[in-house]
Amino acid sequence: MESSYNFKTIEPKWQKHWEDNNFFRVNEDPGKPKYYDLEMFPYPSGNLHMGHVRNYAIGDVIARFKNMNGYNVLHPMGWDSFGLPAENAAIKHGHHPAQWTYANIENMKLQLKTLGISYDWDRELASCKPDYYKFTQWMFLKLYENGLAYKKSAAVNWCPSCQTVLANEQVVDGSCERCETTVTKKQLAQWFFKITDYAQRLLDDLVSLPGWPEKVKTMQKNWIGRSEGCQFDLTIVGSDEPLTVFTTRADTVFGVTYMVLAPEHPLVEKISRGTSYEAEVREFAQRMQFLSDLDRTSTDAEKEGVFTGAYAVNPMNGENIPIWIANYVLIDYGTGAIMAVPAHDERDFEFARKYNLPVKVVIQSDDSPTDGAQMKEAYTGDGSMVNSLEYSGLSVSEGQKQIVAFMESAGFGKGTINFRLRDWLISRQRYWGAPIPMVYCEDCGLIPVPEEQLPVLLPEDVEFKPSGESPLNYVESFYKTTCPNCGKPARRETDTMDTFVCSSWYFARFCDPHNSSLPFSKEAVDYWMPVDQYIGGVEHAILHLMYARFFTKFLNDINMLSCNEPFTNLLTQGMVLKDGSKMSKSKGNVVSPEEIINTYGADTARLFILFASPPERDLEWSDQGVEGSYRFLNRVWRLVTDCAEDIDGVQIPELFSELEPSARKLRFKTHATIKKVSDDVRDRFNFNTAISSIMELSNMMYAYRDQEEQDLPVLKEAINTLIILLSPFAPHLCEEMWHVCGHNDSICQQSWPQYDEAALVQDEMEIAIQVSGKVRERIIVPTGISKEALEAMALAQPKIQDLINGKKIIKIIVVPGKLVNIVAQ
RNA sequence: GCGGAUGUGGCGGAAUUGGCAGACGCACCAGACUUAGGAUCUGGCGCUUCACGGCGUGGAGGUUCGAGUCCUCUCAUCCGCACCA
Repeated sequence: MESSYNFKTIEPKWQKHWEDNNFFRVNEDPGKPKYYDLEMFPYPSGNLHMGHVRNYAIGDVIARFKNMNGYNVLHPMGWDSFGLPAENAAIKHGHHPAQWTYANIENMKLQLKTLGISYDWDRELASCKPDYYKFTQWMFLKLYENGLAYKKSAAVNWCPSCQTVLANEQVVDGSCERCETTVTKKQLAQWFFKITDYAQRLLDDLVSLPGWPEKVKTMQKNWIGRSEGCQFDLTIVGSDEPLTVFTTRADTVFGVTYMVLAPEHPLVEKISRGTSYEAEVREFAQRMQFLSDLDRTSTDAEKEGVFTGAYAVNPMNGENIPIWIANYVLIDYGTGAIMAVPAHDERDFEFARKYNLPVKVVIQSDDSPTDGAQMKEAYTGDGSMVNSLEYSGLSVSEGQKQIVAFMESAGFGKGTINFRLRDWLISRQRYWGAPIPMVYCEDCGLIPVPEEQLPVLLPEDVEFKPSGESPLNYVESFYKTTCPNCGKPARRETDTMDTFVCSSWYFARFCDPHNSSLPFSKEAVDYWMPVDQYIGGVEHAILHLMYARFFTKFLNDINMLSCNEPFTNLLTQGMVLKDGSKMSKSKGNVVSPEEIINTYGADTARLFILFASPPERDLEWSDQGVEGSYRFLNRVWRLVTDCAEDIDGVQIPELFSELEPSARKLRFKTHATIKKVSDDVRDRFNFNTAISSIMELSNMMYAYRDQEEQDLPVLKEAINTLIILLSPFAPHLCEEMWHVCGHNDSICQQSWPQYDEAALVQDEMEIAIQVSGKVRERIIVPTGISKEALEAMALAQPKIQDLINGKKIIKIIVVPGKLVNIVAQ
């Protein structure tokens, strides 16, 4: 491989040069348009994987491109460094989470630097450092102050083997991700953020995000799950407590044949007490309580329930209806109770058939069944109301309106909107997270830690329990404190925050990362925010992206920043696959970035990953494809080094005079490539096609080099262009070539080239001639040729003559610049 | 079950507005250079046919002078959600 360029010396050389000269350090500059380019900050697991490389390579092309286009580009990097793996490592191997985490950061940072990404390392942050989590705690306090953080008892995921609660995302298929024990439910007092207060805004503002993938917006929309309906009260026979239900089908209220309460519903015990059903009801409710969410709510779990012995009265017609409890009604949606209309709801239908409950048809259309007893499935379509007293004959939507209006005027119901979105459970019984800044005082109750006392430091000298229980519960010096209010001894909250809290505001911190009195200054965030381009995996489509939007709206409400949405444009990159599936240790198909960089260099790794597939699509790793990218870079290297001497000192004129046809062709290609690469990178992020057009340019330059005589200014222009256009993708090699060609300044500081319209003017072009839609001939014509002349030329072609001879020409379509289609019969 | 995406040579992928399908790369084949090549360079490369030609973008229809692109139906794969009343 003697004709290969030496990436092993080139790459570190320029990385050092860029760093020494602070090329990527930025400050607010009102004189330039800003561009905030951000990749999702990684969890410091210890090693970079290909997914990271892809993520950062994409971000870096955008950063370098925008930079060369005159933008003031903020491109920072940091670490999402709190979280379970550090603690698991501590339990298993005895390393302290802090030590483990910082060592990982150190290692990953080194790996990242070998990729040559244009980060402003001055703004590096780590969410596990006190100077950062101080402000995560500050965020908590502000939310608390504004009534958006509260503590309540909730049934949470509990791993009986690890003796701890788990976040929803740590429950994989109903089991603990760590020990694979089936997760159960446990009632615990937990901290929540009231994200539901923002449900409507989170939904509404999705339409103001045209730069987001439709898929992500749809997922968020479904997750928020807004549904319009009404809530109304029913009386319970023999009780004075009302039973409140939520329904979206008020029009079917005359079809109610039974009621269902969630097993956890507070009325269950009261209404069944003293009846012959009491024991059975209690037994059922208890059994449901300990079932995991998965067992409780999956669609293939069979519906089951028991009768409570009590009856409710349908307020619309006075009918008595039996009250059941069943697994398919959830306590935390709506009111935890439903009116069941088996004729017009699939779930109710299934349940009614199982327990032989009556099915009463109240909606009918032309082809819908009329007899409840004969129905095979619920009819959920549109139609008009029947068996509904004076409402009979109304349409579904009109019926809903009138019935809700009646309920409101009669005072037992009202129109309501329900969201599927639940409040965000943020407390974790874990050590390696930001401590929740609250204190429990016997006299004063729950008291927030005053702002000036932040941060509440995580104690370092702790002992990790093999059970996984938080060591904070055993650190007296931590939990023993005094009440900030009255000064008496008090107990500190030992729960820490979900790591998603840390990542909900880091993008704002990057704007002002060294601020020690505030999370960030308003001036700094208002200059940089919102993030112009955010890049990351689609796995964060809901959680992180929704939480970050929530925080941004909250920070806007308390006047900390002026934008309403954090991320203007979102690019969700595809996965990196090997042999058709995601790289994983268990499958043994992992390709390590370190190895690739060692063998081929960072430029090759970057180029391959960008060339193999457009960014949003999954990418199939190919070792041979990597070879190909390496080969291409070497081809460019040889071309440039071979030409360097010839073009040394050659002047590129402002205006080119008449050129030889071959020189003219090359110049055309040079400028066509500028246009193509600029469009592909700026408008579409289609780096694969941008790179392929650069390859075409270099191929043509090779051909041009074979000629005996060359127009050196044209060649030099092509070489310069080639290097600059390639530089966002393969920055080290291009920097080297730039200097080999005699330049002393950095390639990063070059202006992006503009194409010359004049060079793109061609005097002739190829036109396809079709006969009845099939291409039969191609001709070269002058560019400005008239439609008529083009048509005549097409008809005059001997081959065309032969084909249309003896046929009737029905019509001729002439598309200037493209083709002529002669329709003949 | 619901929602979304994707389907193009041996492979990764191009075709941006309905206008020459297969750019670019990989693999493969042939040749050149060479002591040698798993380096480099040149050429070939959808299927089929000796050829003229015919066929071809998951499948079946349709609209159109013209469809990978638009419409209807259908199949397959992947992803997300999954009793939300």
